[in-house]
Amino acid sequence: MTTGALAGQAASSTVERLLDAAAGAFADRGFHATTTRDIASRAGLSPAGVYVHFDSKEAVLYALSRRGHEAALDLVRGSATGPGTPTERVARVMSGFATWHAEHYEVARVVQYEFPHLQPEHRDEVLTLRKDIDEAVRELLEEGVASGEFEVTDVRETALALMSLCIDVARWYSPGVRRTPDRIGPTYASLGLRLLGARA
Amino acid sequence: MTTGALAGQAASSTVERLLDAAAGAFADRGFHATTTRDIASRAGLSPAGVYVHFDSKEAVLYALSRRGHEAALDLVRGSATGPGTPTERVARVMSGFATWHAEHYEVARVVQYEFPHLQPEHRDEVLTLRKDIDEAVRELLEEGVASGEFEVTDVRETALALMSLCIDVARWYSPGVRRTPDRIGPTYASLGLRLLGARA
DNA sequence: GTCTATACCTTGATAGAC
DNA sequence: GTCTATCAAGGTATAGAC
Repeated sequence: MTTGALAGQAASSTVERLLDAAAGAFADRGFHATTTRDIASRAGLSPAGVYVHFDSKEAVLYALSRRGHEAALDLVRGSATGPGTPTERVARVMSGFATWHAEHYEVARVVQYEFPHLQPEHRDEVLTLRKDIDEAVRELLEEGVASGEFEVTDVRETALALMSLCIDVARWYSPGVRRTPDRIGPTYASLGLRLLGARA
Repeated sequence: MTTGALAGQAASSTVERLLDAAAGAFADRGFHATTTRDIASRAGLSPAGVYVHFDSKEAVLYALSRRGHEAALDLVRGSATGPGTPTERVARVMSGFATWHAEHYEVARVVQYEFPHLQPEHRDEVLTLRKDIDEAVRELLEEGVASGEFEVTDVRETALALMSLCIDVARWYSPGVRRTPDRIGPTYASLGLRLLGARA
């Protein structure tokens, strides 16, 4: 299911199993507390088996983080530039992005919290994806301000606030918590519209 | 200055220096990536020097996390139950809490992100402080709803959203970033009032 | 492509002198 | 209370057989 979160590849090649295993382990205990033995055993391999497919533990993190960011960018961009009024699109962005952080909370945690542990060059690569996400949101807000649907004093601050709401879902969500992914969508769409001074 | 963030003790006893050192190291690289040697050398001690004052690396994390949570609780409770209308008090809570996450972003990161790495008993202890913070905010929102100042459909969800906005500051803030702590306060007060449908 | 075995290093923590 | 020296455990990564 993590696989689905990332791209929708043919499931359970060994690489896919390793990435799923790493997502679970990194989300559970963090990058540095996770051992290559953890990853290997979760994927049903011996400790050495990891190194056939990845050069290092950090290479696993990079692959996972990159895919996660790409999935997030696709999701946000798709909703932000799709059909409908800016109001409708913001609602879709907030609903989809918040829900994604819950449904795929393992990958989402890796994306949000393990980012600082990437090697500098890998961090730079991923950073451009992050900037693309922010930009997609800012552009959508500009549209809504131009059309008169949104009442926003500072687009940059407001875009960050919208993202903060969704991103923080990855911190508090886990299966078994009171809130469910399908209720999170409408809630966060509504919160977003409030921040924009828009009528639902 | 981290010291000031925590309680306002007489500065630079060895324990204080160790906690400051640990805050910097944990915030920079995370609990597990930080070595006891890192902490010791930042505090100007030999590797063994740490163990005169703390039983283990986790004990350092616990002391730091506990103090940080206590400072956060004092801040929120003080603003939430102080003088003024619910609207004024929410503005003060948001301004103060968001600013705290920037000004003391090292301790704040430890509070928000290293919490899962506490031992179970220590996690439970700290969890009660977290619940107290949430409850203080929820009670304030109930007051504002009762007085007719806030227009909120779900107090629980809205309280979480307010906290999410402030907490996420610790993720993106660092010195040198565009936004400054003194501008963050008014911005987040205003965002909070919007979420509550209140007039500034 | 996977395994077993292992090299090499860093880590958390302790012992014992001062 | 701080140091130097050190240990035991566990970490990443590799070698070489199958």
